[in-house]
Amino acid sequence: MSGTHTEVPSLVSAPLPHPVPADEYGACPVTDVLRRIGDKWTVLVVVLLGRRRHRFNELHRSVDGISQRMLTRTLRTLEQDGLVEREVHPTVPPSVEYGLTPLGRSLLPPLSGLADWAVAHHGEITAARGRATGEDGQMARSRPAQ
Amino acid sequence: MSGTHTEVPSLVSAPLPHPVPADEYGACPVTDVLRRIGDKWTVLVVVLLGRRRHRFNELHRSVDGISQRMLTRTLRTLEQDGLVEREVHPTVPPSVEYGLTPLGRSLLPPLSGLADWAVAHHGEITAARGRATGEDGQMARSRPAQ
DNA sequence: CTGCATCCTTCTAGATACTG
DNA sequence: CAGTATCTAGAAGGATGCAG
Repeated sequence: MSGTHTEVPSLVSAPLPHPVPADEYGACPVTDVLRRIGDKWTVLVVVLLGRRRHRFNELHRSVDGISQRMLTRTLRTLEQDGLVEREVHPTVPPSVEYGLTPLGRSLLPPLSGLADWAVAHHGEITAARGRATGEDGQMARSRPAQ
Repeated sequence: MSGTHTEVPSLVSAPLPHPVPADEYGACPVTDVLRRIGDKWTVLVVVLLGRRRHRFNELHRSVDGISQRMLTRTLRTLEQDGLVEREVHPTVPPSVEYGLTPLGRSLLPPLSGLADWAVAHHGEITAARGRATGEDGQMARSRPAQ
């Protein structure tokens, strides 16, 4: 949608209104959303559901490493936020399908933009991290790690 | 630590390679980055530094609500990740300026995209949240919260 | 199959006090 | 001014067992 980013639309270039009034969790939309998708599994689940609808155990197998508890919690939160919809099939062995709502789907593009950046620059971050954490004479600057 | 994994460009549209191999924190670049900026203050600090360079206490006052400890930790992490640079002026009352590195500045556009989405759709999220948390007859569906 | 309840461990963030 | 050190409360995450 944007070719060259000569002008950044919101929060970065012009948004910040005041000296940031004591930011409560729900107060700042950006912080609120970032903290949601900043957890361990949300993005992964959203991305999977963005490709197609999934059953519960299907997600459980696809992510592999997530516990039932966390998968349930993640889906509950996403459902409560209106990003994911739940469809129950009253079959004999219960079957539940999850999918993204239109709102959830609308998150995909901007999320993709950030994911793109992460993939593109993760090497630089890792390099910088190793430079700071490992050896390097800069440790003498009094930065004994934390 | 070069990516022997077939690193894909855009996680959302075509990326997901395998059934997601047990995702360790540092393993997935996207998860790694998201967890960094998903904390309480990082985005706020990055955005402020994106507008201009700031001194420590200047940031402390601008954010207002952040403790010295958390501001220091946030800046340390950002510095270690190569997103923020620290400049010390050896004056009599010590003065330290913080600013974004080129890498940090490159994060602004994609971050802005997500911030844009958050601002635009926060109302819907809040509405859905209230619908699920509050009253609503749907509670009869056996969703007594947790 | 789906998912809730309980217990437990680790990580995050805040308050407070102290230093160069 | 610009931090560091300590301590603690709470949230996030995981393991396991039981139920519709």
